[in-house]
Amino acid sequence: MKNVLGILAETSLFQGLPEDQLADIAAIVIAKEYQREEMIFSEGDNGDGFYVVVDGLIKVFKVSTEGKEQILHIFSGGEPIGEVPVFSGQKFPASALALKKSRMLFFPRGAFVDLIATHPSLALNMLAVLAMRLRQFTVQIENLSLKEVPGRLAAYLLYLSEEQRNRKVVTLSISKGQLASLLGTIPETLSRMLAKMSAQELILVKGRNIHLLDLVGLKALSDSGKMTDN
Amino acid sequence: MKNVLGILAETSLFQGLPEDQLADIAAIVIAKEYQREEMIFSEGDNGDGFYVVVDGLIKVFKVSTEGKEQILHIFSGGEPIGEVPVFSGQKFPASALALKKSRMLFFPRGAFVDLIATHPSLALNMLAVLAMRLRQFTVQIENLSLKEVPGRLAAYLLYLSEEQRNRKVVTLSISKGQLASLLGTIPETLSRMLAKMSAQELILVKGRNIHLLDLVGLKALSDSGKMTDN
DNA sequence: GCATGACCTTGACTTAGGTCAAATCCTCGT
DNA sequence: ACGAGGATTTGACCTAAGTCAAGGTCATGC
Repeated sequence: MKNVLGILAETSLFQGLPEDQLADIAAIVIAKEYQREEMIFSEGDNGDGFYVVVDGLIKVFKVSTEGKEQILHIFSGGEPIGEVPVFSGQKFPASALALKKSRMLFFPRGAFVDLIATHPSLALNMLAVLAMRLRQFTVQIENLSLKEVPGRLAAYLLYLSEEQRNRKVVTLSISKGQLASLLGTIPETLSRMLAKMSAQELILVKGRNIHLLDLVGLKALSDSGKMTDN
Repeated sequence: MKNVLGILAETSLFQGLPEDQLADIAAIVIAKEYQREEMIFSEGDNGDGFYVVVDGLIKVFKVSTEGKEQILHIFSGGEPIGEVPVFSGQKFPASALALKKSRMLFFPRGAFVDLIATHPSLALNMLAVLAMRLRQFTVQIENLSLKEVPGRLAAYLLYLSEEQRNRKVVTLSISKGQLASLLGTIPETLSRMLAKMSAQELILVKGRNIHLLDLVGLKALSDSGKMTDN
């Protein structure tokens, strides 16, 4: 494992903090490693701290009694996970599992709360993280409730395109089955919608690479939430 | 308007703060009043502060381009609204409107951030508020994605029952049309589901009063998310 | 190089819930 | 008490998307 200080400095949660505060933070950190398909925590578990992803890929999700899964978020390097129980209640509201072999830094609750109480800018950074997540959740609720599957898919592809430096070919970091679960649908439906959007020449699917052929059309679909027949 | 200090002391956001800190906070507050159906802010507006509801009823919601509405939350006395732009970005992720004549306290962003930076326990209280809201949103995402309408309705009725001191008769504080929008459906469908659940003798609907006849059955429906036919 | 299993796609069918339209009910202001 | 207009309910119908069941495809390990 490389220098913990260097990793912290690259994490948005710790942006702008002076060197000595980073050292204080590094002092409480515990490095952990998870294998592919390994559970990190389960909904309902007691949370005695939170994690920051160093590298790898983590999914945070809920499962219904019938076994259907809804992914809340896919996390990769630099993102904090599992902060909610640190500040409210104590149980995790969802489960987390490593989709790839992943390295994480663990921050024990008590020590971290002490740090926040003595480092106001760390408190403000953490408030910014939680506020950003609330913003993302409002978007996800909007997508689930107000958009149909093709609209959600278009929105996700456009999001990927931005994330991957505005390219016209995006690469899925997760399987199509997992993407279905992230979009609140099932693999069969996702497959059909990819086919339908291909037929309309909005996209061209080549395995996990998807060419965005008509950015304007995708934007319209994402905004309206509904597919205009054709 | 009665004593601002007294109101602050009863707000969970300010729980446990010493008298002198409350006085510091009261010093930056601006009282505002909104009429029934008056907009408080709109999605996309710049947020230069947040609000605490003194009394009244506020809905926070999103609207699709086709005009369908999804309510994210109904707020009443003591709850803070519109904190997200204070800590991340600056635009409101949703809109807010008064359902009744409502009194609010407004906290300007700059002054409040200064307070947080100098009052660590206020920072921790605000972190607890945001964490609790994240928890609520994960539940709402779960409900929308993994439960059918009767399951969401059962979950909401049980929530109301707890909130209203575990009584077997709950009273809706909002119209059925608004409840439909909160549950991610439309009035026609809600009406049919209320009828179906009445036929199964789970509930008895008397206007805005709903008798919970079978708490065990409602719990099963809420947990499984699906109606067992009958 | 090929077999095994996971992943993905496709087809036929079903269903939850949305749409549209019409009736009925309720609430308020006069 | 009365009437207007919004809220709620009901019916007939439609459609997005889920279920179930086969196939097909691809990558990995032997």
